[in-house]
Amino acid sequence: MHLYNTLTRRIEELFPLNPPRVTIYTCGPTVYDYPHIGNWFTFIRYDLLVRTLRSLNYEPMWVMNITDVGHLVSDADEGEDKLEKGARREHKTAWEVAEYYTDYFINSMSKLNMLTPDALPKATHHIEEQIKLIQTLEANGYTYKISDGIYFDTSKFSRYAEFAKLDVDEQQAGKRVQFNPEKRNNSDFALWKFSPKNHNRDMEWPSPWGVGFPGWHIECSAMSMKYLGETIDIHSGGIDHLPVHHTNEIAQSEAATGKVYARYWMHTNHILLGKDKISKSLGNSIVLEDIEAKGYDLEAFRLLVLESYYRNQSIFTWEALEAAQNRLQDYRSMAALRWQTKPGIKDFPTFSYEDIPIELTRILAHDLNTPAALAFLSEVSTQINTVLLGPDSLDHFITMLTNIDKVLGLKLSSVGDITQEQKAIINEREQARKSNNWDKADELRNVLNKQGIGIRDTAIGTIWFPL
RNA sequence: GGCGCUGUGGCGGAAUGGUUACGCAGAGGUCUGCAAAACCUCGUAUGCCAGUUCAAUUCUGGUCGGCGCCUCCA
Repeated sequence: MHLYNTLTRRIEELFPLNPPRVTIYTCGPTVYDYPHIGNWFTFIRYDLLVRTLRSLNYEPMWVMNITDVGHLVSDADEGEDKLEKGARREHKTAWEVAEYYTDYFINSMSKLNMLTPDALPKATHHIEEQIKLIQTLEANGYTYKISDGIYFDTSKFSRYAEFAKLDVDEQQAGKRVQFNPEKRNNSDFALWKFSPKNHNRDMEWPSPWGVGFPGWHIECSAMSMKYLGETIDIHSGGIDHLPVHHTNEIAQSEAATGKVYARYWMHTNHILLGKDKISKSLGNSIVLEDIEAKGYDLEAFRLLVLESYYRNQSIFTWEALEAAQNRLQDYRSMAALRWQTKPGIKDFPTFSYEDIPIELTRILAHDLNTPAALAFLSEVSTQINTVLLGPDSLDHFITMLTNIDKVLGLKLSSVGDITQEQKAIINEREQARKSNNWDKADELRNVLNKQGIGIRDTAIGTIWFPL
């Protein structure tokens, strides 16, 4: 497996610490609102990473956190976090908001046919671990206290700017950022925030420094270490995390343990809507329900994600989703051949069915080149559509579909048979055609089309396919 | 102001120092009762200007444009 490693800025071969195990941490959702399609792009891509590693006979151990506390709206926002803000918006408590959107997220993952991570730890369930980690940092001399919380002194971690190639001094020239004057360095970040004096938060805990809540960054370090160890193989997330969140994670983790935090860093690039980024403030979010409401399948959405390469910025258009839906139908038509083998058809001539998922995985092993994998699958589909399927190949064909599904998650092996009644209609239509009763044949064809079944008349008989 | 990415046909989107994948849409064809589907063929696609090279879309420099991050963000 070769992956682009943000640490070295090049594609490297993956050498896990303890093969065949590969430990993977993904920065997951903040559960304060519905995730938009851009969020899902990222998560589907890591789902594909895990699937690819499994197909390569690795044993990935995948942890994705649920941020349900501490993610600040902004540093200048007097300590309000997204969960508390969501609670105000919905007239609920922060706890209720977190629970609702956590359930929604997990449910949606399943609807998208994503693998379930080995752990989905919540920040609020790991307050103790976070406090301990801050205490270690305190003992190591990396922290200081100001009026609103405990902060990490980034000037004490000399490699701070290396990961993201930041020029910390130049960033001070930026006009948009309002820095807290109490902080020693502008890049310093909160480890523990005190509850505001004038009102009670829904979520707050006692700590050695006073009642409050953890800063956002510390949760990922604490939970990654708890579930995967002090040094993990792959840490992953959206590209926006590179300069701040991941930079801070490295600083606080390595300052605490003295060990390398993560050996490979992966970052997915963003998807744009036309020329705009997706953002709640622009009001252009698209959620899964919008896609379903327009009649598209979530498998088509998954296919759309796979049609672009994860390190490039890509563009979402409804036209592109339409194209993906059509492409999905092509794959499903191929899959439907399993129910209609035709005697006398010779074996698939170019390569064996067993080799196809292997080749697919081989392509993906080069830095998850999903577009190239789909190009290959489309060529395969074309060849199978030309030759069709003989009875002797059926077992191999089904195994192929199952293994393609394991790596791409497109549910091709779930394409079901048509009913006996529908088969009877097809037979009836063939009889009508033989007796030149074209009106009846066309009428029966319409009946099938209305039931979502397309008809293809070939030299060796009628082939149906899902519309 | 700093850091970084990027510019491929009508749309999406890969790859590559030497016929520009793949999907969608479009045109023509084969097949068909018709249609559809399937399959085949096609479109003079690599922002612009230089440089290196036998050869650049690919490497280098410049230029113009787009985008992201440095605020919350996948």
